[in-house]
Amino acid sequence: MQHLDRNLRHLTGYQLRRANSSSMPVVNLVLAEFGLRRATYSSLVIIVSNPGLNQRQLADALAIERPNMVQVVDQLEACGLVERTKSDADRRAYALQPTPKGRALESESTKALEWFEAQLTQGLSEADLKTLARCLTAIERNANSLEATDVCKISSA
Amino acid sequence: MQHLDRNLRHLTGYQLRRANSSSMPVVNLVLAEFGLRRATYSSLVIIVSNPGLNQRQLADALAIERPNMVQVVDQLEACGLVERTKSDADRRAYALQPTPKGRALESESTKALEWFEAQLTQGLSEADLKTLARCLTAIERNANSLEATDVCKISSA
DNA sequence: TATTGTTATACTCTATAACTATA
DNA sequence: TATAGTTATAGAGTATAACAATA
Repeated sequence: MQHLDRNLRHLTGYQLRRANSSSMPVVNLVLAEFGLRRATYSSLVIIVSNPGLNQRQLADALAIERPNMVQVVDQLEACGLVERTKSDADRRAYALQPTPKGRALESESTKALEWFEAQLTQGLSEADLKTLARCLTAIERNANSLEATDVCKISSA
Repeated sequence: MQHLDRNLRHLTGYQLRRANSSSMPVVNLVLAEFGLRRATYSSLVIIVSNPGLNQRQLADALAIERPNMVQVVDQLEACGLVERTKSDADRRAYALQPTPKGRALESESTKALEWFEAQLTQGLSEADLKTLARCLTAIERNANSLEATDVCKISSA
């Protein structure tokens, strides 16, 4: 009775869930050393790479809903990592700017995360990782276009 | 400003989250046609493949906490797909048995899911999918062993 | 009229402590 | 004492509706 889930293991969706659920808590442990979680880390990276963007652009880039992005930016601001500056062009929007502290923490946490990623992908070759990235990107794209075309109707056809 | 997240895209953990978040809701749509969700579907598959196992074995096989498995089996039982029969060997435990209706639904929903998986992995070769499965399995295994060894201490060393 | 940021809210998934009945 | 199933609960993560200020 070693492999009770053998009839599920061939399903890509199941493989994805298992890999994601296993790695997620460990990623959070690494980021917690910097006072970050996944959403705040990825937001910080994007703000550092694209200073001046607004919250909607940030939310869209990360596929996070706008209401949920509010508290993410709140937290980054409370930690002194990011500033909301009023945009001149559009006074409804905030231009998000990283602070020096935010830039420094982004650099440090990225180093730690890249070290961790090397552990996570131990035993896999560069070619494997390239294929993995291509597969995951394709799956994401396929899923998004399937969602748009109403799967219920398709699969019952 | 097309690729705001280009500095995140090389991270396997980020790729995993994006692929998983995109495919998850579509998988749920497919399963919802059969009155199932991911947890109930995967549980049903395992019960059909391993009739007579108990709830702890089922929970361990799917990496679901025992308290959360209770309502999953409750739902399967309420739908008439699975029966809790008292085990003779150990009267604390339930032996989980699929009903004929449960076996039939497992077969139908698996067919639909495999059709959907083919759409999800469109554009990928058999070799790609083999590599993908190997990578995701390795990541799951690496993450589980990292979790056991306390990452905080490792990464700050 | 449409959009940005926001509040409130709700639903799912996940995680832990503590109970009961058996072993 | 240890384990199977259960209850209650709490925390993430995620989703939608509706509002004020601005376009």
